[in-house]
Amino acid sequence: MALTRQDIARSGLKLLNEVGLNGLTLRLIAADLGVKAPALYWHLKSKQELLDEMATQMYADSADDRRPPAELGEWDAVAHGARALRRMMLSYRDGGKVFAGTYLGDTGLVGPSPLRRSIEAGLDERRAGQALFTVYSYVVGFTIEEQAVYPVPGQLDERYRSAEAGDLLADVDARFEDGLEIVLSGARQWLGVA
Amino acid sequence: MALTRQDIARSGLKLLNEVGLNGLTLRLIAADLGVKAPALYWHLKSKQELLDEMATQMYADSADDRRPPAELGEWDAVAHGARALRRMMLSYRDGGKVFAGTYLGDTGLVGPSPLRRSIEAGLDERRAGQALFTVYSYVVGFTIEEQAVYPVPGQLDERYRSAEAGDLLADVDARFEDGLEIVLSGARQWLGVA
DNA sequence: CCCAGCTCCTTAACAACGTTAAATTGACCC
DNA sequence: GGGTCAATTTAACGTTGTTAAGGAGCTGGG
Repeated sequence: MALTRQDIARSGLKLLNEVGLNGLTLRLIAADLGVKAPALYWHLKSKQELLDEMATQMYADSADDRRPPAELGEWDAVAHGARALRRMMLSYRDGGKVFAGTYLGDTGLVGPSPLRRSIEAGLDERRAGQALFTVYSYVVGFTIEEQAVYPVPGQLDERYRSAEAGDLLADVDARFEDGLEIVLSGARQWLGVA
Repeated sequence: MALTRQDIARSGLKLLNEVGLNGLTLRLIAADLGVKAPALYWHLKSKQELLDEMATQMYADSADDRRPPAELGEWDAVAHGARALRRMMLSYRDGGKVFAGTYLGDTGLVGPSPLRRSIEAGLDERRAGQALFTVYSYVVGFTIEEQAVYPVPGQLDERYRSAEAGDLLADVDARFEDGLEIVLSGARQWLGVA
């Protein structure tokens, strides 16, 4: 069977966890797929296009995890999407750097806006989109920073080993949750909803 | 005169605007400094160390711009620091990607915490730090996303040329300000200050 | 005075990388 | 059974980060 762009992207994502973004080469991916490097150029026109494809793929693969349970309220659904987005990036080494800068539309936090019902009930759609993009920006920024310090999940980068840092960086999850709460409460207030 | 790490970093930052992160090579920097590439290895032990040095340098260079005018209130000072941080990254091509992931301490938004006085007056310092880090994360995330769409200031990446995108991306400054207001109001509320 | 030692840089070279051009395979169709 | 087209290989190119070895130029001690 012939190769597809998805096959290539998925192999790239798999290898990302083993060798990191700097170690990820076209030859390595090709070898993993049982093919020589130039073959990839039949499907992609540059390495940048591969990285874009990888970002798209990881986003698509996380769709299930991002979909909010039906019983959740709208704002809980936004929080759910934010957590899932972070989980997605954290599940790949350098996942933040690969994903960041792949613009997916400003309501891209989840597919259809989780604020859909409030929008139908009169909430300004443009404003809602900007609020969601703010949440999105926070999650991306936080996670990139997090991954700079914890390149591989559960393993602290040597350069940040200090008494002070060890203290400040304790319990990243709780820190993420605090920030998320801050952004969400600001967003609700800014949109004038309860 | 002998080269210093700062000279190298500054040359790197200058060339960043001309050739972008992908085009930035050690040989190019060396040539700009009137030296051969291996000479850089006397001062730096890898290209990664150069990138770290560049991030540190750009942060140091923006210190003046980041320092809030004395007459500003504390929260205005935080907003001032956030805007200055975005300006700093925007002033270099791929500035966000270069800077992101260079952890500078979680109160690194400005040197001494702009909330210092409230902290002395009893505000929980750890909580204040987390609120500031949330602002910081938002700014970094927003700006990286912004630079993916506008690689060079005032010039829209071709891939995002569409009626829809053109509409949504109009007036990035205003969008940044909206997000900033959201995060700041959330932070004030979360800290329980007026 | 000169030589030892240090700092800073050059020359030369290496393996690996992204990428291109051209030749090659294999499958399907007339 | 030859022709067409998709998918891949072989071969090669220039460039990259990086290392090893050596050389110039200063400094201070005997």
